[in-house]
Amino acid sequence: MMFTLSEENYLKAIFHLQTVSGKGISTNAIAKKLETKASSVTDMIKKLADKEVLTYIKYQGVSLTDLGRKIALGVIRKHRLWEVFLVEKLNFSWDEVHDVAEQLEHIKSTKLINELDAFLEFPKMDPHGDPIPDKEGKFQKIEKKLLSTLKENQLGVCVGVNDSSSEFLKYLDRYQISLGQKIRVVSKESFDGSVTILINNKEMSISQKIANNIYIQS
Amino acid sequence: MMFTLSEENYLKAIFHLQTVSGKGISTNAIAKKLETKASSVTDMIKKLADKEVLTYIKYQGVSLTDLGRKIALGVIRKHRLWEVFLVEKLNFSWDEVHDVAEQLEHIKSTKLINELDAFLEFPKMDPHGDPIPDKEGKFQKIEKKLLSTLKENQLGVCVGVNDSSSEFLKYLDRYQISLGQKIRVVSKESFDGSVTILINNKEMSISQKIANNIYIQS
DNA sequence: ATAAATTTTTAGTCAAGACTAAAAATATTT
DNA sequence: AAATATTTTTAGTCTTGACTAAAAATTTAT
Repeated sequence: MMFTLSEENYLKAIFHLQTVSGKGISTNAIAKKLETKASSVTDMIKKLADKEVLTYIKYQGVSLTDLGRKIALGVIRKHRLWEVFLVEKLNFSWDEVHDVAEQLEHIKSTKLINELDAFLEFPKMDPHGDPIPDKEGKFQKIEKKLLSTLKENQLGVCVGVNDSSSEFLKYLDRYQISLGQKIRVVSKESFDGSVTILINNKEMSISQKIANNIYIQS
Repeated sequence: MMFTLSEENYLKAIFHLQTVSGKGISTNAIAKKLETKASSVTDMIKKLADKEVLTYIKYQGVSLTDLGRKIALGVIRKHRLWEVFLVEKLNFSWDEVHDVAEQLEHIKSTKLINELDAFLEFPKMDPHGDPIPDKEGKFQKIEKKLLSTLKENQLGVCVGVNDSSSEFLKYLDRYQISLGQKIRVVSKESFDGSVTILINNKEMSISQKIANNIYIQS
């Protein structure tokens, strides 16, 4: 069974939504994620249900089948492997890879992706700290929590980001926040949720929104 | 100006047809090359003429503009660089690269292709001996002729193929014909155009069709 | 120079994937 | 339990790129 670029993008979006909120995924949530309209989503959902990659009950959102999950994981695997390739071999920075990987993830060739995996020496993480599924779709879930959940005076290491937009990643670059960076929470402001952190012996304040998009391992 | 996958394929096809037969390219020729129907070609031609990548006069075939040629060369550059990548880095053989490169050639990112070029150390030829255009679309034309044009007892080196189909390339592999291979013409059969050649001290006979798809430098 | 054959174009359809506007179903208030 | 608000679906339209069948133009043959 063959899937179009659009179908793959829907499956990927639904997979991501599903890992956040365990329940059935609403038409509106998918529309928002894919920046399209709810009516378009309804159309596509019907097609995907026919192809048995998701289950769909009118007015009740959708949920991926095992096949659907497998296909989504295949696309995610490709996306993340290409990101590693771009950063490690082609001098891309972590804020430049997303758009190109969005294109490359749809190239169809099992040999290509498995050889690429081997060429990169089977990386386990992409440049944003997200795990790369193996051929069978298995990947290791690492222990991580949002920087915003750390208490005052706790120390942690940045192991991932929750937003891979170029804008956010450039912000992190400016403040020397990268994967592996040690971060200590100095104080938290209950008024606006902002956090004062210590990085490389320098103190700085970051907004709650920023703190909500940085993953930490303590 | 942005071009769709289909538009790029039309431009590439027309470019290739144009390099063979200098004249205006007929609707039918394009249809044949792209395995589509003449009526579909007429439709697309109109769109491409509107975009000023080719000139078109009803009932008289088409011809690329400078812009059209530039875009075609860009796609060809990408196709051939990806082929080199697949063979040199990912263990593809020369008969496996075409279909994947047909997909990869449409990925849009100037940085990607120029970094890939650098990563591969600016190759001048793809795995089939075809020249790779540089950033500006320039490429070296190498002196080559068809094996079928060699006279009896002449010696040459295989420098390219005229058909990149997996089927043909596998045939060449079976008979140990690869780029750089020395080939001597022992005799030619005027009845069917077949050619007896000497490769690695072994004599063999190849059909005229085969001899018409191997490029030689003497 | 006509007739016949071929090529090219036009006209009308179709499928995929998106959209708008409106209707239907479900959820939330009061 | 209605009334209101929100979400979801339906119905109908649009664009892209392809198709078939038929008409028009051009070539080739007699």
